[in-house]
Amino acid sequence: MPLICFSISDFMADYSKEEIKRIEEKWRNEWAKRGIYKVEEVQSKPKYYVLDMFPYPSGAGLHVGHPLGYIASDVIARFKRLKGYNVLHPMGFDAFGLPAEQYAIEHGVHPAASTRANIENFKSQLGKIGFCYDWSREVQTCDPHYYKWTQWIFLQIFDSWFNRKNKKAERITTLTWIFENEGNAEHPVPNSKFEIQNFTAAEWKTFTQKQRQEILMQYRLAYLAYTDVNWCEALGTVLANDEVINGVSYRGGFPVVKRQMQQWNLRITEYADRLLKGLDEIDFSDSMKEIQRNWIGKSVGCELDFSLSHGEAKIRVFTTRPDTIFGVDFMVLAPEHELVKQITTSSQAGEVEKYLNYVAGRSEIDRMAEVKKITGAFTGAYAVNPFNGKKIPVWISEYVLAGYGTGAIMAVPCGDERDHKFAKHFNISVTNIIGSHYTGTEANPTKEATLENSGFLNGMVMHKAIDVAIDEIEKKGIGKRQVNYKMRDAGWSRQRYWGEPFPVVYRDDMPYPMNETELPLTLPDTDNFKSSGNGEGPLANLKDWIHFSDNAKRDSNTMPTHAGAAWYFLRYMDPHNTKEFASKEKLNYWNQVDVYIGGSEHAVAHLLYSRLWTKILHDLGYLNFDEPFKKLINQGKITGDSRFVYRVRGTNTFVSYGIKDQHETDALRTDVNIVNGLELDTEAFKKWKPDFANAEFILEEDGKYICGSAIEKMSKSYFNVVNPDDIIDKYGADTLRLYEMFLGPLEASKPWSTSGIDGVYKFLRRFWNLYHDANGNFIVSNEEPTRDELKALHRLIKKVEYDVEHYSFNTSVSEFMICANELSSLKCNKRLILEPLAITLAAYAPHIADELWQKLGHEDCILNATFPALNEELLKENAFEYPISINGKVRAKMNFALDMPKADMEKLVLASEAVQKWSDGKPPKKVIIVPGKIVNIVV
RNA sequence: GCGCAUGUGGCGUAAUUGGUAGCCGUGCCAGACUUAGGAUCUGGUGCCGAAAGGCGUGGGGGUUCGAGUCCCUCCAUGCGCACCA
Repeated sequence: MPLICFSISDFMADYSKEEIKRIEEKWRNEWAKRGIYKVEEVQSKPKYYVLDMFPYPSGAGLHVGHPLGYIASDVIARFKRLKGYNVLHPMGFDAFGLPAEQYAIEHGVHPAASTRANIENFKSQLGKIGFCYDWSREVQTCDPHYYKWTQWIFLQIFDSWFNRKNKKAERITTLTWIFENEGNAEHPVPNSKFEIQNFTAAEWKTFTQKQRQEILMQYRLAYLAYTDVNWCEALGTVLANDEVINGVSYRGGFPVVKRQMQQWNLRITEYADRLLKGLDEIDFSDSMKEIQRNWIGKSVGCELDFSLSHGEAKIRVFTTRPDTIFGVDFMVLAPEHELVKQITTSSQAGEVEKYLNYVAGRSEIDRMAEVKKITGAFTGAYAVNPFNGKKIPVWISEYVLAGYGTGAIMAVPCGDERDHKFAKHFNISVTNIIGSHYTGTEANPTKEATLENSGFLNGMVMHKAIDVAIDEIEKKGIGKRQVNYKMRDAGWSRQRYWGEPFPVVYRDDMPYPMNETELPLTLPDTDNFKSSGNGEGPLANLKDWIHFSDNAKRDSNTMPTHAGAAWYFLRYMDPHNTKEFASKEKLNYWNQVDVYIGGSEHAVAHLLYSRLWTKILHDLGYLNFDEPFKKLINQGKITGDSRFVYRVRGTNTFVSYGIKDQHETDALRTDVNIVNGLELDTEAFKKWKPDFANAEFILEEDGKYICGSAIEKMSKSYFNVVNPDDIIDKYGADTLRLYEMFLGPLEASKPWSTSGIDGVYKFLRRFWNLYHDANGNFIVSNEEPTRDELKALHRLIKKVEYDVEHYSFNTSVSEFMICANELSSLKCNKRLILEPLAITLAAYAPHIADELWQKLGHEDCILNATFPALNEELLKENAFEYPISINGKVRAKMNFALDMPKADMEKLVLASEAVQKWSDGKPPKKVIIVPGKIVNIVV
């Protein structure tokens, strides 16, 4: 008996922790040294563009949830390269943004410095996972070399207008030409509230420079306007609609109020229809498309004017249901509607005043919270139904929104639930135009009813009457067909420091673009990041910078973080170009992103803005495609799996989960990293926090301390964050990569649990052992493989190809395991199997694959090999074991040649013992034989 | 409330065209080896039942020789929108 025992790994090149570390570091260095991830445009090769949503480099670093999508895209990129594609797979950083600025205010660290440090940290973490990014193409949105072009694109948008005739962006010069020659008759002002609505060519020529600029501003795709914005006092900034959730800020949850401010806006509403139509030709998930459609919120109907019984004023409403015109029992204006004061009768003035005060005193949050509450006031005025002359009372109510449609509605209580509730609440009588479809107690929004009490529409089915009604309305000249969108123009100014400055100068209060040669307008340095207090951002404090000349000033706002992200996928194609944002040649070559992987939280903002910028650049002739992302995959969130300990109240004693009910306890979260499965490492717990140094434990009968658990979001404050660095340290990057893919379908959300990772690690060791003997010697033979061995290999090849094309990575991992299990039990160590086998694994576990590839005698990296060709012949079977089912239940199995005639099979099956037994000797009613699948006998 | 997605063993999941439900992994059980070990190997493991057999993919119904898969309906969970006329 030896006195000292060695583990087997001490003697040989086992796939041990030390060996893994050695192999993985070696190959990461080797890849960098050889520069194998650098790609160039090669016209003769087919391209493939695999993109990750670039991260915001937060101070917290990566947790195991972040790499999920990156690993999937890395597998795709490597696989496509092995298949002969020229693959663009870049990475960069969305480096402007609010958190760095908040951090600067709180800790006095310049955003540039903290951002730089965070990026370093991210890159080091990403580097350990073995991604095949071409880092020479890295972009950082806060880099002046990058944001020069963000500013440049902004100026192109500023210099554009949307021609509704051909539904395309065009240069402002085409618009001025039109104005000079024909006035604006053919191209009405998009903003119907602007004081000048119509002008002739002659009038245009009489306008002053400033007037002309003001008019052009109404058309520009990037324009300045006083708009109702979401002002967040606590953050000292304006927020976009998508940054406001239920009346509070998305970040921080601070109250948000409406406020008028002069802001840059993008006229995204002009593109609403194209953004909607574009969804039909791109491959996004249904829910993603649905979210975008919802956000755009297209509704088709008509605008229609109602005269009042007294006075000249007309109330214009928008309705999608003009077919219900004879069911209008009252009208409702938004409280903010401009006609309210004008039409209110003196007898109702008090009541209306009271209601307006009530509305004014309500915050956005109140309104959101009490959606169901019915409130309103009668103005005393009556409108007249243009078709039957009926007098209809005009009310005001919060439930009509000033910002949508015309801010006024015709209320049809028998067909609209809200109108019905309002009518009942205020005792307004309800006209029934849909007969038995209306019960009197509840509105019925059907479009299928046959109309009654409806004049010229009587007897028509409602959905058919819609067009007839609009035609009649247009014929009478009281309204027209109209499309409305929920989506508003995008606010593009932020009262913030850490963003792109607007590349414009103001003269006489009008903005003028800077010359291209003056770009970038760099962000001035400062150490004061607090807002200047008057609704302007920190840049307003820098008086010399703002008032850089006597008669010109700069904009104190910066662009939102969406700006840099709206086009970064284009810059990757030509990241060092100093003359253009990217050369036409390269843009044409790399073209659309073939696969884009990222989180679903960017559904509306980022994805809509990048689609918009792509469409504008396309219209202006810079791109030959107008959708940026051909396919989008949203990886699921990885949630945390928290662990709880139970402290007996008022003591420092902790009781195990199974017996905690015998005590009065408080549940405390503990660090998941000191818990193995559910068992707490009590010594580590004592060291974890000083408070627990003297903790005592009441253990289970088996002497273990068992924790409680809960699935919740992965967050530092829950102590449930798992850092990929720790997993790599313990198991290696290949195991991490495989395990994250093995967890389940990419798009599904799933909790992170480390149990199960051993299975993946064991697989890799078994895989390694196919190439090595029990002593760790490399023992690949040159023998001819058997048919079974070839079959195992080719089944894997087929599966991996299918799975990557279908983004089903978990199933590939399981197939790798099946194949390795099979080859192990066949004791296969043959080069003709193991060489292609290494290539199939290379996309998933690149380090081990390259090591084995080298041991197989190759000088070049495995990524430059060719993915093995599938030989379907090897997978063909000549016989099949048929399940024999009787009345749908499998009762026996019988082996038949696949080419056996059905009649012969039927004879043999019917004669079989099992069939005799189960059919009770009765003759079969029907025999179904599906070759290669099943035999079913009906008795 | 409306829209979209999802529901399969103790757990993560698989089933590509409607054709043997539960592959792969984990966990658990038993065994081997052993320095009693968070190692390795072997076997078992959907549920009920001693077995024969029966039941089984959120519930109910339908189409079909045959349904996890298609249709209807209900329920649960997640996400999105939320007075949008």
